[in-house]
Amino acid sequence: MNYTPKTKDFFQNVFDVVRLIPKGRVTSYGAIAKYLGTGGSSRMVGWAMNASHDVKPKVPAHRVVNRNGMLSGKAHFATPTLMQELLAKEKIKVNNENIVDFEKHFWDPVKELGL
DNA sequence: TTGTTGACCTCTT
DNA sequence: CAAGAGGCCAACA
Repeated sequence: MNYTPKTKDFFQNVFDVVRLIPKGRVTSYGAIAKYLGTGGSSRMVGWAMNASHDVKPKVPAHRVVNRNGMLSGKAHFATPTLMQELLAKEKIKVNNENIVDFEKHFWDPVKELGL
């Protein structure tokens, strides 16, 4: 798929990928950023998530975590515990701020969707 | 237009 | 081994 960054907003691009994340799976900002082609701009992905609050349909931002599998963005959800609760529904175990077997639930868009 | 910020990632000390 | 600083790109003021 040829992604034309200038054609659509960077956010829309990120939202699309995040919504493509299968249930019970999680990915990292860097993986999405790399899939978009920005690579090192993993921060932009997180920023897009910041706008995901008003975006519809709802974007499963709780499935997106940092490279360490730590719920870094949980503080930006409606409630600090919301992210963990949502992950719990996905059958994803979360120990404090860290996802258990993160690599096991890891979903790489580049690998799944293809680069 | 320029400067700052941002839910990150990686290297260096 | 642990902590700190820098760098990446894009949007917002």
